[in-house]
Amino acid sequence: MPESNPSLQSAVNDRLQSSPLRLTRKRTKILDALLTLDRPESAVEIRERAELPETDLVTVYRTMEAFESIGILQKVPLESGGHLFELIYPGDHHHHFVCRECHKAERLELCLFGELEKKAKNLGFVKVAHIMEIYGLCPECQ
Amino acid sequence: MPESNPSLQSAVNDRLQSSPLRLTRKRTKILDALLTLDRPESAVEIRERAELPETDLVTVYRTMEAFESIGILQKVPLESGGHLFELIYPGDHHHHFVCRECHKAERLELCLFGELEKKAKNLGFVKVAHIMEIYGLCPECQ
DNA sequence: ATGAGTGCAAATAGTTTGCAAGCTG
DNA sequence: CAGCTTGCAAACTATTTGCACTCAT
Repeated sequence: MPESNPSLQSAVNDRLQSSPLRLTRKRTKILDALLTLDRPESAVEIRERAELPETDLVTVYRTMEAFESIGILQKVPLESGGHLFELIYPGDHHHHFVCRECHKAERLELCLFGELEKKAKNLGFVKVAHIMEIYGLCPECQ
Repeated sequence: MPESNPSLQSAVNDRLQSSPLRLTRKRTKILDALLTLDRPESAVEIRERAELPETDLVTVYRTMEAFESIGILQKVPLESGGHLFELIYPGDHHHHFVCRECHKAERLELCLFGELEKKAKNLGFVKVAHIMEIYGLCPECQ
């Protein structure tokens, strides 16, 4: 069980404080679970980590949406069409090498957003977003 | 209606010939439709283009899968979780700026596969694949 | 108390699977 | 004529929506 990162925790808490979001008991538990993750995880896994087996998944999804809306969480797309979720420093974002089996993820310290966004704007695109993920089988899952 | 690209057509045909896939009437129509596309499109749109409104979507999906298996077609993931499809030169692949409204897509002449694959393999990952797409609203859809 | 958060049920979108029947090389 | 291809129906996964109820601030 990984340690939670104190500075991520405080950054995220600060952002939550200054947001209109309400910190309910369930959200607190979900947040705690997210803080202990060392990799992006699915809504189902996050609910388990939060020890909220009775809680409807819709609540987890809505919490993910809420956290994402204030920039403290990002979605990681999977090949299958599903998603994983992870906390981020407010406004930050990054990409991964993700094991398609166990979801082990290594962070990719490389993002072309600046470059891509510029190119996109040259083409007249607005509201630009992007995804980039690398999938494979990690050593343990081979 | 865009012209089909003759050299893409012949490259794709060659690959089909040397494959175990059967070229049925439906597949031929689907292939023709794909050749006229100037952007990736959805399974539903492709069925329409192929003038096969009666054909079950499952057939379109299976054809996409078959074409992808011989490296002449690639899937483009959407933010929504759905996919678009497009023909590619055998074994090739590329990324896009995709309008999330109308699916207009500009090709992105930039792929980090070499670099990313090397990094992934250094991490012990195998069977590496990756996605990279840029989404936005194109000038017409704003 | 007021509006945000939650649960339940149901719907949705996109895609996949199983199996019997039809066609192609 | 073997086996790939197709259709139909059904299942499926991940996620979303509507609405009434509950709770946090």
